Amino acid sequence: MAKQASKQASKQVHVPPLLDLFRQYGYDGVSLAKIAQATGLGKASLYHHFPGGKDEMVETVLATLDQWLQQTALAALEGEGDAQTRLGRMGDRISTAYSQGQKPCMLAALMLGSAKDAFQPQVQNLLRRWMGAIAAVLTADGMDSTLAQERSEEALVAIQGALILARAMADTTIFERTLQRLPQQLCRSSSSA
Amino acid sequence: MAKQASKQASKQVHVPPLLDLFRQYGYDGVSLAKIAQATGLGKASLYHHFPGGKDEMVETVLATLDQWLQQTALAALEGEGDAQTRLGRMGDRISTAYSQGQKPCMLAALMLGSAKDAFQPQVQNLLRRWMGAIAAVLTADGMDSTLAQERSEEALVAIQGALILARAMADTTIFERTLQRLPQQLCRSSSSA
DNA sequence: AATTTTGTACCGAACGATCGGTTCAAAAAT
DNA sequence: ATTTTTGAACCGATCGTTCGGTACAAAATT
Repeated sequence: MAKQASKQASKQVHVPPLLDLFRQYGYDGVSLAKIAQATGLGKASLYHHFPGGKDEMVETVLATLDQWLQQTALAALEGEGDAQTRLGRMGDRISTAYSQGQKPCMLAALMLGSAKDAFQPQVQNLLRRWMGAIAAVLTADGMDSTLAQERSEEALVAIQGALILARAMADTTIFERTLQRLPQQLCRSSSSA
Repeated sequence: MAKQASKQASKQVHVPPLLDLFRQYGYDGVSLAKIAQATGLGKASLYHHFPGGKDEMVETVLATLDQWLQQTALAALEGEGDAQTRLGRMGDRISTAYSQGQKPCMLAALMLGSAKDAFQPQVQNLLRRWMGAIAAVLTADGMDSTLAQERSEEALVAIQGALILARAMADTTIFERTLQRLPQQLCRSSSSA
């Protein structure tokens, strides 16, 4: 009884170092030797916890990321306040999760290299739910549904782009500025062409 | 005389397949075997053209990208028309270079994995000049210098983010929408908080 | 004009190292 | 005593790289 539970728990224990590796090095850049060193486990122990090898490790991290999205990022969208304040709360959670822009997004990292096809469905699902939740906040604020969807795309574009640029320029203020700008940007009134 | 010239030329011949590989697979994801297959050369022949190995190949591609930025993207900013039309022209060049968002940006790909530290200076220099040119167009249009710099950051954030999201969602319209929105977004009048 | 030299392009084979993955018996924990 | 966990050796494959050598055309020499 407690065995399976401990096995599941022990998997969760090793998720943070795995997340750190995959988001910074991508799928192809992470070797089992690096994983063993980062987790402090031998390779055999890794295959005890993750019989599916590297792929199962990524899947586990993706599942944890899915939980984080639901319980942390999207949870910030529910509560009192108008759309801008809700989106601002989400921005705070995001800034924390990405260490003020110092750490890359694992979803983006996974879409490069040989892992792309394998994990694209999970990544798509995660991003889609994220965008859906943002669009829901905007429509609840009275925005047109189609426009809200487009704005939610804008939101993730800004977040992902800010992560890329902040890392490349080694300037976290780019990320912070983008997040701070985001609520106003999303809630602005549309100016027709 | 013509020997050195031909050697330089032969390097340029192999740049397109190299660019395609590095931008889609990243540094760690590209093996010499893949490069040999893509270029049609043997692995040993690759070391004849690029004695410095994989690193020199990346450096060569980066130099070509630098030329593209200068002669294609930034060249579109010079010419007649106001800031919005100039930025629109640049957007067209960008869309073509990235195959309407189907192909990733090599600069972003290089900032992941073990290659990050090695090529970050070149990437930073390239992005900085790009942002500087955009900011110059905006200031020439009468925008405040500080605001123009911030807007140029917005521009590259949007481009990079759109590339990431379009690839992850397998939806090139995200990229096209972002590019189309960009000129107005950059030239908008600032609304104070 | 014929021959030799030079330099470039190219490749097969192999190097040591590391890759992801497996096996298994000892050790640790229950 | 039984189960869980692990270290270490090992697998075939692939990694980036290098070496020895061939083919060929232009340049230099005779």
